[in-house]
Amino acid sequence: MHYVRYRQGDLPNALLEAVEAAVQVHGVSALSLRDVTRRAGVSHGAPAHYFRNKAGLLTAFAAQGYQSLARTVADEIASTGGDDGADVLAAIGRGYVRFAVDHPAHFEVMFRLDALDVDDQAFQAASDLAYSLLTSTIERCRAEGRLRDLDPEIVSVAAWSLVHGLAALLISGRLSDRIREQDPNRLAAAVSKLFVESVLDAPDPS
Amino acid sequence: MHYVRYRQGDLPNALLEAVEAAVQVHGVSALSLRDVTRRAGVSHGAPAHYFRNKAGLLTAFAAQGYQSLARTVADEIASTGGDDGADVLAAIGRGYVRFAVDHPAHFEVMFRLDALDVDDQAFQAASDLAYSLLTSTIERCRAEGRLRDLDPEIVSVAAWSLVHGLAALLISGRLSDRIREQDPNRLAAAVSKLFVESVLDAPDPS
DNA sequence: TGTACATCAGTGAACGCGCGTTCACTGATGTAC
DNA sequence: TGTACATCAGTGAACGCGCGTTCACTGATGTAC
Repeated sequence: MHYVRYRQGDLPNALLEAVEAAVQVHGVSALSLRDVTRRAGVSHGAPAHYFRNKAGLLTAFAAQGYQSLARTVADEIASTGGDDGADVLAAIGRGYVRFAVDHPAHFEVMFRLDALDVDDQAFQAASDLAYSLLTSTIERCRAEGRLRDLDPEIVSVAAWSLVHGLAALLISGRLSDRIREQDPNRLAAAVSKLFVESVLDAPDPS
Repeated sequence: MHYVRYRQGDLPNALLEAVEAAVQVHGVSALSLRDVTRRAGVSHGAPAHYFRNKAGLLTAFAAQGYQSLARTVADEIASTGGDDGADVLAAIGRGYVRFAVDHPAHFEVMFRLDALDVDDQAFQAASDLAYSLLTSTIERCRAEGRLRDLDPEIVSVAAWSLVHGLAALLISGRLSDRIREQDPNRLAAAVSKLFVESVLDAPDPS
């Protein structure tokens, strides 16, 4: 057999890219290790060197997704310039949705827990890191007394639910046509703003 | 071979129940037609009589889920007694989450679009019916002038995103331990209330 | 009531297939001296 | 510079398996007369 695509270098990354392509074409349900290796242009035994098995490959893909999510959110926060808790919270929402829309394959696999090695350390570390951004920001808002008289735990769950649900619905294509015509990032910004404004008080002018 | 469980009667329903059991044990990713028939106690060729193939069986299962969702939401609305738009909206949120928590297997399959016959008429009808409850209620709130100066489309998407995200996160078990200890229905009620109160004005006293 | 026939639900054998995993191997690259 | 050896990445054949689908069939149930 004559392998074309992969010549040398970073096979792990080539395989992860092939996973993304395969998921985008056939969906996660139909993903097979052999299809991935065909796309990467290597023999189907090759992944075993780096990822123990199929679950290992998918878990690495999901962990990569969490790292990318954290980066996207951090970028979005950085681009707000300011340091206001409400702005940061809204930026997190926008970043979360932007990531999901830009990397739907990653986003889907990240939540297919029944196909992953959920005990994998790198996976857990990556997902914990990504979520700590959200919870620590809400905690900060609470500490600054901006949280009205709301239970911060409820606010935190609601915030995560909101952006996670929006991301999942956008990806699944189940929203109405009129919604789907809009720029998803604008939609995410509007929804995030709506949430933040209804949950936070204006900053203490001290 | 000696089949124990299914003796006579409603095989389609027996198969759908077996799908639920199989998903709860092994997850959707590992679902096989043969496992389902083993659980139902029939030969593995039997499903073909009623559901053309594996996708057909899963699609019927998902459609059943949408019908059940609509019923749960309707029950929750009925139990509020009143007819206030805000109460109805909050009831929809609670019903959505209650359904997902009570029927996690259905909820998961309902959104595995890559494993379903999305063109199936019964499936589309069932899902359209379920969602029309939400959109029509928000439209009603808008018509009654309760929607502040918000874009009703945004509110609608945000409402759906919120409850969908909460349901998905509850099922996935990725929420913090402290959250998971709580009664999910109380959590859903709190989150729904938070949303409705921040989005709707008090009713016009006319 | 009895007989003949049609319909239908479900069986189970057979099929071909692609899968994930294992493993002895090859050949290239790096290291020691 | 040259030789011997170790390490490593990736190959490809082989394995056994469970899968989804098809289909001729059986035997029970219902219907017509």
